[in-house]
Amino acid sequence: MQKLLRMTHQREVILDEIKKSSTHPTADELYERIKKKLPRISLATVYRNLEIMSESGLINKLEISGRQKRFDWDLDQHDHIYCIQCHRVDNIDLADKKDVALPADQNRGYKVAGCRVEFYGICPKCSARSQKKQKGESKKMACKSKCGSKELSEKQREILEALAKCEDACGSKDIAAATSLEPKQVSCQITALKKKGLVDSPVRCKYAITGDGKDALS
Amino acid sequence: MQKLLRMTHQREVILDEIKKSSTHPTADELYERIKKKLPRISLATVYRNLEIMSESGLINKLEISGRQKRFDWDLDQHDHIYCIQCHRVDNIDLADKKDVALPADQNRGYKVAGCRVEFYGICPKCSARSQKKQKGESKKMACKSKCGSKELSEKQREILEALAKCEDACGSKDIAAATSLEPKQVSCQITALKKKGLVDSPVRCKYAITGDGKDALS
DNA sequence: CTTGACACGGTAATAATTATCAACTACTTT
DNA sequence: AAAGTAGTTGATAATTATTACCGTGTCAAG
Ligand SMILES: [Mn+2]
Ligand SMILES: [Mn+2]
Ligand SMILES: [Zn+2]
Ligand SMILES: [Zn+2]
Repeated sequence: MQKLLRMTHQREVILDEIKKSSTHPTADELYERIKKKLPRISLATVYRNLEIMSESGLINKLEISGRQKRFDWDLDQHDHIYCIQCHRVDNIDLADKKDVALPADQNRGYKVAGCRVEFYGICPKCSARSQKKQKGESKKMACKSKCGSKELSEKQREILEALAKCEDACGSKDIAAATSLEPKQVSCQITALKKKGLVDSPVRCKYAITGDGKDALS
Repeated sequence: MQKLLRMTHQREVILDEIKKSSTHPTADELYERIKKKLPRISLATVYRNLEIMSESGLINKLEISGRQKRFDWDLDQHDHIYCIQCHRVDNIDLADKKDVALPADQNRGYKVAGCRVEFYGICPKCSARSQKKQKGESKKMACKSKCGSKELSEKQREILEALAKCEDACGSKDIAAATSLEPKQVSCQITALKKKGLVDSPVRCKYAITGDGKDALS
């Protein structure tokens, strides 16, 4: 019953890779790096062993609010700050952490096992980046990876190509005629394209392709 | 461009349902409750509107460490404690929260946007429950819903049925003979069944079906 | 009455993780 | 040494939570 765990070659390499990283890597980041040393390793093995090693106290598993788990070789008690834009995670040493301890009369009957303090904000690199690119205001960037990207559906590409051929702004009816799509479908897709910044509306109800839109076609 | 949001019937019902709940519900919990009033509503609509309403400040979105998002009608600043067993979330009022503020020289260049304090432990109900059921020690219960359940694969069921017919404990070779499975496969599956508590090993290398195992077959 | 912005329901797709399983490896016990 | 067995692996399927897509519907303004 004593569940002894073997230190296999895979585990050694995984542990090694964590120990040499300062960035609190995710499972798939580790997998990408480890593949260079063990090309035949499976992603499942990486996940499996990260779980086992964190359970047995060899490494630390970080569960940052609502996103990918990250792993930390540093077993000493410390807290973290993460970037809400690029999701990078850095260490924070909180001197007066003990003040955060929960008064016994406040615990609502819970047996308190621990406390996590998490700061969030914008990391230096992302601050620098957003200085340059001030224009794309992007009210809603809460979506994942590809969502905000310039990937086009079939219909969107068709519409965009039609717009690219126009001299100047034209209405959705013109586009519908040029593309053999229904007017309703066109307006639906135009909305999506505007959100992506690939078309804009210089005059009400008239649309034109933007620079970004032309780039997206190539 | 002013992005006015309509108060549709769906939104009213969703908002209403959040306001009357004290448990920080998840999107799908809300969906289940709302379906009783609006049977035709789509889960996507619930997700969509929870996102929109939290963005526009009507409700609060909680991102508790590495799991489902929860929603809170209480817009005042407060923190939370969650149960690591049943994932329930309760409010915590932290008087000296200001002490947690990050000293400017510690921020590693981040523009700090906020701080979350999260307690975790075992809620009163789960404590009470684990008093009664002391035996199932379950070292590894980190897996989700069905994982620890009694669901059987084809082969596992076959093995279990063979074991049920035996008077007393028998070795994996006997089982292999009785089931037309390879001995190796048998030992592989026995391990899984032991983990689920459906078989046990009264003597080394001999296996027998447990009470739970018999239940699982019916 | 059109038009277009916003919204909806249904469903497909995605991302991260976990489960399943046959094959393999390395200890233990005979 | 042979056999038996616990632990491990790689490949792949499955699951969970969430988001994207799309055709259609609604409503308010011109
Ligand atoms: Mn750290
Ligand atoms: Mn709350
Ligand atoms: Zn960043
Ligand atoms: Zn609980």
